[in-house]
Amino acid sequence: MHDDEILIVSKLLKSMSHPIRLKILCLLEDKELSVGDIRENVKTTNANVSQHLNILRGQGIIDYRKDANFIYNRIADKRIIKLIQTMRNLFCPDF
Amino acid sequence: MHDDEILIVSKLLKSMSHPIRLKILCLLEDKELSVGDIRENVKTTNANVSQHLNILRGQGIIDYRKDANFIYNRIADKRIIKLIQTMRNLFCPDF
DNA sequence: TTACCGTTTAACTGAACACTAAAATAATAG
DNA sequence: CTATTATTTTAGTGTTCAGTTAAACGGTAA
Repeated sequence: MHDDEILIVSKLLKSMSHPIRLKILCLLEDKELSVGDIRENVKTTNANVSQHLNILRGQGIIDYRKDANFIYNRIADKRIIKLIQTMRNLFCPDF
Repeated sequence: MHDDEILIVSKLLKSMSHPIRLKILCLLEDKELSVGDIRENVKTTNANVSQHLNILRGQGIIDYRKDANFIYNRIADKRIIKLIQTMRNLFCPDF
């Protein structure tokens, strides 16, 4: 990796390295979820989920669509899905 | 991933998510290097390299051996090498 | 022993991050 | 319109992190 690639990837890893954000990404691996849906799985407040989603959006990792007054989030970058699958294969023996 | 695995993996990603530490891991992918060797590749001080190495050691990511008054560092966990290779394949087009 | 080299540790400062609570915005339903 | 629900934003606080400096440690060699 060149230095500019190192920088890009390290920023990506940083945004994935918070347990709530990593869990959000795992939840979104195969479906789309609203902020409230996520809050049910991740014990915290709606505002906190929203803030974490914002960080992931800023990295271009997740995307969203509006429907009524719900916002459905999904993973925008297929490479993130591959990366998560690799991590699960490497570090989660029972899979 | 279960919550405990989420926690383990997020800590791992966190320790890899600093540009200096990610570069150190790339440098150590196929060889062992001393603190001074690393300092030459990563523009900072010896003390700073030592501190970053300590964080990586704390995660069990790297190991070292002593030889005279040099300390040679190497990646201790093969899974880290696989993870780095995956990241390079996914995010560094020219490889 | 002393001098030197490589590495580590400790203390400090400023910056970045994370969480909470409250206020604000957006869309819907009655 | 008002009331309600979903989400976002703001402001505030405490925590964690990163880099610098200087001192300390460990091993080697004269």
